[in-house]
Amino acid sequence: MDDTVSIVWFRKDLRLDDHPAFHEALKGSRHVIPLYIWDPEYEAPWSPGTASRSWLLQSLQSLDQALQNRGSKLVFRYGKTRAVLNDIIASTRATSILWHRRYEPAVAERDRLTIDHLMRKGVRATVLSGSLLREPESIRKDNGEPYRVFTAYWNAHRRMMPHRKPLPDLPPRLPSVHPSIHSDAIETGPFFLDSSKPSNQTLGFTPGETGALHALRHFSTEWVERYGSSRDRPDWTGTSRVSPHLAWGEISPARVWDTITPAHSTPATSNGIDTFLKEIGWREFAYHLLVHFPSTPEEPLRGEFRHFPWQNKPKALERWKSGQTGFPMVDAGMRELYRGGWMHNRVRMLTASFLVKNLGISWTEGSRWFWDRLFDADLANNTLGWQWTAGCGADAAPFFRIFNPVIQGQKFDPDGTYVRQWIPEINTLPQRLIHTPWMASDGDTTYPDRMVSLIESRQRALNDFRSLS
DNA sequence: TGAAATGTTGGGGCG
DNA sequence: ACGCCCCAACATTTC
Repeated sequence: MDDTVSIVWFRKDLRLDDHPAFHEALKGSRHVIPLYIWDPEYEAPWSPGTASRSWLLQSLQSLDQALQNRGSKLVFRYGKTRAVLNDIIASTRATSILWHRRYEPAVAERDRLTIDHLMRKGVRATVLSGSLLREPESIRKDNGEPYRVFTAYWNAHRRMMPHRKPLPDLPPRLPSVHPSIHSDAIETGPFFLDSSKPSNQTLGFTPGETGALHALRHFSTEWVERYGSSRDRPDWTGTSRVSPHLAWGEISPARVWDTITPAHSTPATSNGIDTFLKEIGWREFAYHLLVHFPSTPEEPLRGEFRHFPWQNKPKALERWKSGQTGFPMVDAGMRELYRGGWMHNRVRMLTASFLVKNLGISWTEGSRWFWDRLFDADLANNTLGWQWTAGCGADAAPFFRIFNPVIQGQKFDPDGTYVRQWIPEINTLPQRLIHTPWMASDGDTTYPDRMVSLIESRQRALNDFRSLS
């Protein structure tokens, strides 16, 4: 160990467990500066939305506390990334900076420029993989092309050598950060948010690494074995709810994998395990697609959708966003999202289908709204999900696959527990009418009537689709 | 990770 | 007891 000063640049890896960059920094330096830079422009055009900023503020406070418990601290700065780095390097005489690779096209490009800049200053930049099981480029079809079909991709992924094991937690004592190194207050200006921000308490999320490990532990002991069917029930807590933690890197996919697999290896229970691991696979696949098709956050992957006749209907869009469509399953989901910063996956599919197919509004409007309201906003996953729904992406649902929110409600929220939770206006309706409140005789409710006819809007969607080819 | 339309089958009511 | 019809239940096709 020499006198080297290293900076560990935290981004979407707000944890101390399985943190390759921090481990690497500890190997060769006496001083390690944990740094976070708040610079929304570096993330543009996908700067953190309302929910993301709220989560991030709390996650950074949690990370700072964890570092302080080990004798270090988080140096938090806001400003232009390059200016902040220049300043920190000048004041600490750091000669090395380490971080984990990002895959969002614009961020990846800025990272390349940052590396060049650092090199010219004589600072060594080390970029490691820490947020995925495998690098997106490491999986290819025999002809060298990227995969476009999930099952084929996942089979190839699982045939390969085992992916890397998670690294152990960092040591209990970390190098201290000299008090003269300036840090801005985390809870100041940049994070100002109005009262309409979602609350992590609504659904019981705890931002930060401790909350992440707790959520995963609970899921792996209580739910994962029945995940195959429990994942379809928005009225239960049968899903892992680790998505915000994964999105912010409060837990790594390698740690998730390791926690879920070894303890439950008996054939009788493997169904739920495999189904859950496949969801981790979808996340890997999403990054595979984002890296190889970098324009997909804005443009459909399938070119014939470029001129699809999406409709511009601001008022209808507003009703969808605010959960006032008149269809309980859609509205429950949209209200859960707005207030709780999260939505059950089955309900994501059905609300998305409703926007794109029944309302005929572009999937990009939906992806922008989800981006703003989701604690787990993740460009790769969000893009894949919306293009999947719209039928314009890789391995997408065919356009004629249209969810019926009434049938979905009757199947997956049979008691109406979920819709009652989010829509108090229909709380007193009898069971058999809970997903069809318009069939109730007394109009004694403020709940809106259906904004479209399911039959007619479905027919129009199919017609629009036919005109494509 | 869809739903509607259409086709098929078989049990039971009834003349 | 038989044939006919109805229709629920399930299967297949279509969008």
